[in-house]
Formats: sequence, structure tokens, C-alpha cells
Amino acid sequence: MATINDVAQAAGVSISTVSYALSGKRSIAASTRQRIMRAIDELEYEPNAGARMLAGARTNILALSAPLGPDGHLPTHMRFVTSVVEAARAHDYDVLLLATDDEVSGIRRAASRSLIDGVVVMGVATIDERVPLVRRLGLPSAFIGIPPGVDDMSCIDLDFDRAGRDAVAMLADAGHTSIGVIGHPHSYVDRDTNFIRRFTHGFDEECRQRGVRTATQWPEIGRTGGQQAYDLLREQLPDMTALVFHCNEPIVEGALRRIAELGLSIPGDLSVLAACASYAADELEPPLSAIPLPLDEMCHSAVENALALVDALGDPKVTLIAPTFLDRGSIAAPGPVANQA
Amino acid sequence: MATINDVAQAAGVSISTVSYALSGKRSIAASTRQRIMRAIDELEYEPNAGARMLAGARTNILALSAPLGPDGHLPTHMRFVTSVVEAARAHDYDVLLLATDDEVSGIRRAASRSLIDGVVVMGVATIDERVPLVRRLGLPSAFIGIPPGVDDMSCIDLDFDRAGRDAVAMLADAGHTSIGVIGHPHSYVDRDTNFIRRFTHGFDEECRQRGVRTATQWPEIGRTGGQQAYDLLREQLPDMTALVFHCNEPIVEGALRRIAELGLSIPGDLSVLAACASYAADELEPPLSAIPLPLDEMCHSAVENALALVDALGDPKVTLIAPTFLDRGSIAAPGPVANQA
DNA sequence: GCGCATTATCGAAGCGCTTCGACAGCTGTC
DNA sequence: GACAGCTGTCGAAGCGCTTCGATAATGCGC
Repeated sequence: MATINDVAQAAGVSISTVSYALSGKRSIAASTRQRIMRAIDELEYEPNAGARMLAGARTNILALSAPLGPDGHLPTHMRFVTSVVEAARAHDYDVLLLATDDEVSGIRRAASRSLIDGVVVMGVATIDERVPLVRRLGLPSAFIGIPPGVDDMSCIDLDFDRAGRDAVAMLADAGHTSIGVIGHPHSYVDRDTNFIRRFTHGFDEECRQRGVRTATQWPEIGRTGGQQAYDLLREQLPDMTALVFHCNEPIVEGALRRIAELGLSIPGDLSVLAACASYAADELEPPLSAIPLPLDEMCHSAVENALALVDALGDPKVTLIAPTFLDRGSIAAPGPVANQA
Repeated sequence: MATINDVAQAAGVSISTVSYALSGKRSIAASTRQRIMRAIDELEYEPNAGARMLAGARTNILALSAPLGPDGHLPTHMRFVTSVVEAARAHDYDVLLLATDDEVSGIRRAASRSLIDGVVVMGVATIDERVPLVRRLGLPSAFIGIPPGVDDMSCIDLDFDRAGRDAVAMLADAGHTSIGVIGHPHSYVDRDTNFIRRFTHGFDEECRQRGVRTATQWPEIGRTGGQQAYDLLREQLPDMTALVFHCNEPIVEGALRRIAELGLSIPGDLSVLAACASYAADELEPPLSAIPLPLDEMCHSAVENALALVDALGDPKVTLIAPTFLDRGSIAAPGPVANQA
């Protein structure tokens, strides 16, 4: 494997000149730079990572702390992971994956060994030991998700509160006054991240302000949970003309199947909105209008915020991404006969 | 951050003594070792990764090349990833995740920079450019999946041929003489890995030898594909009394739903076997007897084989894992009335 | 044409570790 | 009691980079 020494010799310059040509930290004559670049190409030189870390105090590696357990919606987690990798690569960073019981200890280890420049933390829980750990380590970081009360670290998330409000606004503006919600499995709600709380807060508040009647079901995991939840919702809210999903795909599918079984048409009999949808709501039957979860934007921002801290550009900041709306025609004015059970 | 120098001073020895105490490559007096260990604990010393790489020619990092695209069955891929991470951690190795268009170039880059000691390659396709690349780089490696005709590199996979034979044996021994198969989506079959070919080969061969009638459907992706496939299979094989799934969960679910719709009971009217199941076949309705895909075993073997090559212990070898059978009661003797469409 | 910036380049130190060779102090042997 | 062979420890070299300070070489104003 070629070293910087080989390159320097081939180009007839000293190694420091090669180094500066590569980093651009001092000016190099155009002709010299060209000779160096040619030598690099010919020798297929790649700088030794270890040497670079040791000398430069820069590793070009970002840790991704991902609690990838049996829980959660795996396809979504996977998309977060690949999206983070993609974003990191765009800055010539590699990603060290910390998972399976090592999401916490791995951060400490990798940081203590100076293996990483920073960390992107996903699957952030309401009370997350990674917050104090990362803070104590002084490690450049970005959290995907917003731990309550944290404002001294970079956090990125969808503005769930506003997404909740927007969901109501969207449907209320179309004329609906009774909106059911199928939320995440209750196992998430208790234990996990606080985005559900934020969504619910915005949603309920907006309903209150607009005088919209509403009820929420927190179903069991899986398709069956979705079916049951829809039935219970109809009992709770007999005049329901609109339904908001704030849950994962399997539950949505279960509920949609039930709706189809009952012979209800969307949006004729029921307007439906997929809120904060991490899945492809356009591939459902029928395709659903959605407030998408801007997964890629979140991951790319996270990586960029973390790297900004590595470069000591700017301070940690909490970023709330404004929700958007994707119309796929599953929302309409309430029909004359709202609910004919 | 404490360095080996700090430890040496605190323990009153030279840095080489600390290094040897840590690596165990030379004998150290027990009392000295204890002093050193105490100093390490007190100072919370962790060896600097860059220095170690540079001096030791060992990075303690394994790359995982994973084509994590929009295709494929994401939950399964995710489980491979976490399983590899877990196995690597058991050997104090970290995992660098190469994905999203970087599975190939990333190997070259990481290897050229001496960032990694080896690579685990997953999602191996029939013709995979990573095979010649890794061979040319001389990089310690292990492939999860067996590229046809490769015997000079470490490859690990389920013995799909034998799994195919076992599937037939299992059902034929129970008395079945007409077995339908629902395979993977045809988009996989054409383009991707060759495990499908190997399974089919074993299956068909065993059917031929035993005089068992069979037909296979390669459905569309998704639940609907499963439903359709089952219907087509009934037309093709009207006396079918047993069904083998060699596909992903959504297709299985679709077919099972169709079977339930038709009022057929399992195993009363139809015996069902989930072959090479990467999903939890016990959580289906009904739970299915299965030849499980030994995902963890594959990943752990892969990591161990790769690390054996790093340590220059032994030569590359192709490992075929013997299939096992998990009885969940979905297989019985064919009923008196086999198929009452 | 002199001094003074400015530009382009070099040499050397040092990052924190591993490992080799050296050597002091022992034990055991003939 | 001289010598070989251990065992336990040390010093120093060197891994391949980055970066600092020094030094030529150049351009510029007057």
C-alpha cells in the first residue's frame, strides 16, 4: 500500500507538501499540485486511517447509536440507519454502528479510544441515559428525537406538536367535526420516545380550540390491533367522519382492511389522513394523504449538525422540522350520511 | 484522556511493560500486572485507536457490506445487521457499516486506508463484484451466501439444497404425494442470490426420487401476491395436500389469509411447512412448523471465519449449515378429503 | 536596486502505540 | 563457581500522518 512518502518521492516533493496539497491548508503551486495528484492516482494512494487519526485528531468516523431491538418497526429503523450512512458518506465520513446492547457502552468506548469524531443518536427515549453520557463526554453529537427539557445538545425532529395541529386543521377545514385517531401501540406510548406525547398535545389542543370532537385508540401491535382499534373508535365516536393514523404500517393496514370490509369508501364515507407516516402511504390501498415523516431530512440534518460541532462551527441547536402535507385524495368533505354502521 | 504513558508512570513501569501486560505477549510478574491494572482502572485508560492501528496493523474494525436498498425484505436484513454487530462485539470488534451505493467502493476505500481488518459481505448475489474485489485486495472476509463456483473464500450459508430435500422428506414421510410451493417473488429469482436455485434443486430432485407431484408459484411481492399464488397453485395442482413456503412473511400471510377464507384448516385440510423462514413462524396464525433460517448462526460463523483469516488461523472455507426442523403442528397426514374447492 | 511582504516548499517534531533487542537478576547444571 | 537458559523489565525505533517554524524564491513599492 502506497504511503505519503511514496507519493512525495514520485512527485519529487516533500511529504509535508503532499499533505498540504491534500488538505489545502497552505497554498501550493498549481504545477506542483498537479504532479502530486498524478502520483496519487498512479499509486492509488489512500491516506492511512490510523496515522491520520493519530496525527490529526480526526477520525472521519461517526458512531450511530441505534437501539435496534426486537421492538419497534424494523423497516423504519432500517431506513434511518441507511439514511444516516448515506448522509455521512456525503461528507466522507464512515459510520460505526453501535447496536444490540452496545448503544450506550459503545459510545463511551469508541469515544475513549478516540475512534470517532461524534455520534448520531437514534431511537431517543423520554429518559435516555445517552443524553447525560454524551454531555459528560463532551462528544459532538446529534439526537434524532427530542428528549424533554434538553436544549444544550443538537436535536432534530419533526415538529410533532404542529403536525398534530395541522392534522386537525386539514380535516376541520374540510368540514369535519368528529375525528378519530388510531395511535401507536400502547407499549410504545408508555415506555418510549416522547414524540407521541407531542403529537397528541398539538392534536388535542387544536381540537379543543376548534370545538372538534375526538377520541383516540392505542391499539395492540400488528394488523389485528388496527382492526380492533377501528371498531372501538366507531363505538366511542359514532358520528366520526374522519380518521387520523399516527401509527405504523401494520396497524394502518389492519384498520384499512376493516374499513373495506364494512363497505365504507375513502374519502366518500370516511376521510383518512396518515400523520407522520414513515411508511410509503402511497402504496396503501387506497393511497392515503399524509403528513410524511421527513426521515431523510432528519437524518441528513442530524449528520450535518453533528459534523458542525466536530468542526466547532456553531453551537448545539434544537431543530424542529415543519410538517408538510401530501395530498393523495383521501380527504374530502364529510358526506351527507356520515356513519351508517 | 489518559495515555499509556500516564498508566506507565502511575504504575511505576515503562510503557512497553504496560503494553505487554495488556497484550499478554510477554510474561509480566503478577504484582506488576496488578499495579498496572489498578492504574488503568483509576485513570479509565482506553488505548487510542489510531495509535493502535498505526503501530499494530490491527484496527479491531470489521466492515459489513450490506446492500440495504429499497428492495429485499427489510426486517430480515436488519436482523442480519444486528446479528453481525453482536457477533463482532463478542470479539471486541466494531462494525463499520457500508451501505447505500457504498457496499462496493466502501470496501476498497476502507481497505486501502487500512481502516478495517476484514469484511463480512451480506446480500451476496449470483454474480457479485465484491467477490473479485475482495479476492484482489486479499482482504480477510466472509460471505453470507454462497456465490456459485467460489471455493477460495470463506462463505457461510444454510444448506439450501438439503433444506429442499428435507422439506419434501418431511411431508412425504407424513404421507403427502402432491406438494405445492410458494416461492420468493420472481423479481428475486432472476436477479439475486442463488439460494433459491439451490433450494429448488434439492426440492425438485427429492420429489422426483420419491415420485411426489409438485408445482411452484413465484408470486408478486406482498400479501396480495401470496393470495394469488395460492389460488393459482390450487388450479395447477388440484390434489395438493401440502404447501411449502419458501418466501418472505408478507407472502406467507397473504396465502394463509386466503387459506382461512376458503375455510381450510391447517393441518386438517392442508399441511404447511415454512422453509428457510427468517421470520418468526411461531407468531403466524396458525403457527407454522418450519425449517428455520439459522440467521444468528450464519452471522456468528461469518464473523468468526473472517476473524480467523485476520489472525491467519486456518484457510478460507465454505460452510454449509445443516437445516433443522421446528415442529409446530402444522403438518399431519393428508385428510380423507384432500381438496374440496 | 533595496528592503519587505508574500508565496511555495522543506525538515523535523510529535501523535500513542507495538515490538524488537538488550540486559539484569535468577535458577539450575555439570 | 562458571555458564546456559529463564523471567521480567526497559529503551528505542518506527508505524504514516499533520503541522509548526524556517527558509528560499518571488513580486512590489519607492
